[in-house]
Amino acid sequence: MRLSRYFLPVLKETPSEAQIVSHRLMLRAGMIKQSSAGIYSWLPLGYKVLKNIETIVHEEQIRAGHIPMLMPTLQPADLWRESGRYDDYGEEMLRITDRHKRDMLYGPTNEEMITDIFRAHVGSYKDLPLTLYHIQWKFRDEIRPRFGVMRGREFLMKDGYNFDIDKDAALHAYNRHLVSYLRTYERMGLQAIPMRADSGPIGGDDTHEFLVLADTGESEVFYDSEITDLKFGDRAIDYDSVEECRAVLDEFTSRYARTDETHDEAEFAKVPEARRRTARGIEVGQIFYFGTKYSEAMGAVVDNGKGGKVPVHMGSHGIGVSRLLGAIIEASHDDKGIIWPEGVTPFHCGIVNLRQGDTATDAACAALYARITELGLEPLYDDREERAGGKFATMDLIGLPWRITVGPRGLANGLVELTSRRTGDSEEMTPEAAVSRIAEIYGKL
RNA sequence: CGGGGCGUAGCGCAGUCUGGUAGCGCAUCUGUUUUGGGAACAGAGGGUCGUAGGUUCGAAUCCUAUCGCCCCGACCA
Repeated sequence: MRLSRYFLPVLKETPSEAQIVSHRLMLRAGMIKQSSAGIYSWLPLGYKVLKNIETIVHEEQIRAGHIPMLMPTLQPADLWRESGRYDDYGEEMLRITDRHKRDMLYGPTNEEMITDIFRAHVGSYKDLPLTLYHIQWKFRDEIRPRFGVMRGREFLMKDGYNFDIDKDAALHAYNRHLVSYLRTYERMGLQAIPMRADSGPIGGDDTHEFLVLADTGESEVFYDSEITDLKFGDRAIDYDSVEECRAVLDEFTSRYARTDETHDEAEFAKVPEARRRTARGIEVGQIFYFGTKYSEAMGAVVDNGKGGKVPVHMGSHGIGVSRLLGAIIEASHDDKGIIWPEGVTPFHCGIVNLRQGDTATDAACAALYARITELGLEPLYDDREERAGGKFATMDLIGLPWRITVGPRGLANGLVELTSRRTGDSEEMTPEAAVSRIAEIYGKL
């Protein structure tokens, strides 16, 4: 993309409504624009990152054997009356009446709706196990939205639901989700620690929250420092293997790691003192096993193959897709702006033309642009009539992980400069070498 | 919902106390000179002062109502 043709309304000054760094940077980098409290438009740059995150979530869900679909944002109130949650959910649920005076609501989650779909079409144990998920906008009418997309009222969320014949099978689904979530967050350049959590209004017996450590996190967390050394990495895993999934779960949850809701001082005291950590975390996902809570209330039963009918065992699992943008920025920025991990960056690299209009410089930039595009990567080429300082400041602000700087001075020796946004290290090299390095970084060799 | 604050140009703000026909910086547009970390000069455009009533010869300014936004708290992915 040529910056001169793009829509990137960056702000030099910080809008006064933004308090925390991710919100400020998202506004300044022209990623979002507030529409009303806790509701945002996603401008092109923000939309691109949002889609990248969404894509990673989809890929990892599908890899784990989960099936994508899409349910509506508006739901009939009757479904929620059936489960008993219409009253339980309270003021957070946005209630709407249609022209026929039917009670509707803007879904804050989808347990009821998916259970309704399930019971309409699935009747036999032979159809199990089954895990369906979707990525859809949700609405929770927070009393006080804040922190930009980290706690908006409207938010994009992946929510998935597993249906299994018994508790053991459902717990395997639970474990499988935990593994897939570890992979998902790591691909985004995040370390998200699974912590024992509280089930809240979803209800249920077993639940873990995934937290990204950041000073601005809303939850206080307590953990054994050994846990931050764990990496899921590149390991191959058979998602159908109960043992393999279980082993990963054990590995990642055996050390002490809890939010303040479930924190237990006596247990925490058993962790060697030097490894005890108290910090703050941003919740970016949660998994639940809740058994037959919804299936019993709503009659989601299957033939068990022995002449009887049993309610299915269920769990649900969420990833806060839009919230992740804020979490990633909180975890990855400096005083100049955002630093995108390669996995989610809106553009793979920037090309900065220091002398727009200079024949040789323009040609070198155009050639770089073409080569990188041919690799299947997307560069952002700053071809504006702008001074060097302004171009650098924009690139630093929007946080592209790599920048190729092209100017007459270096070009006289046949060289361009490749700069890492994260370390600030620069290296002079030929344009060909720069293209190779970019290709290598993104696994395109 | 309790407490506090703020709505004036795209963004950041002054002006409000003490009423007199709206201003500064950045951004935008034009021109000239510049050009490796947010350039300089000259000029230009842009605001029914959140909205609606009221007081007054006259309201951004005073009064009333209302809408919106932000912060602290309770609540929450």
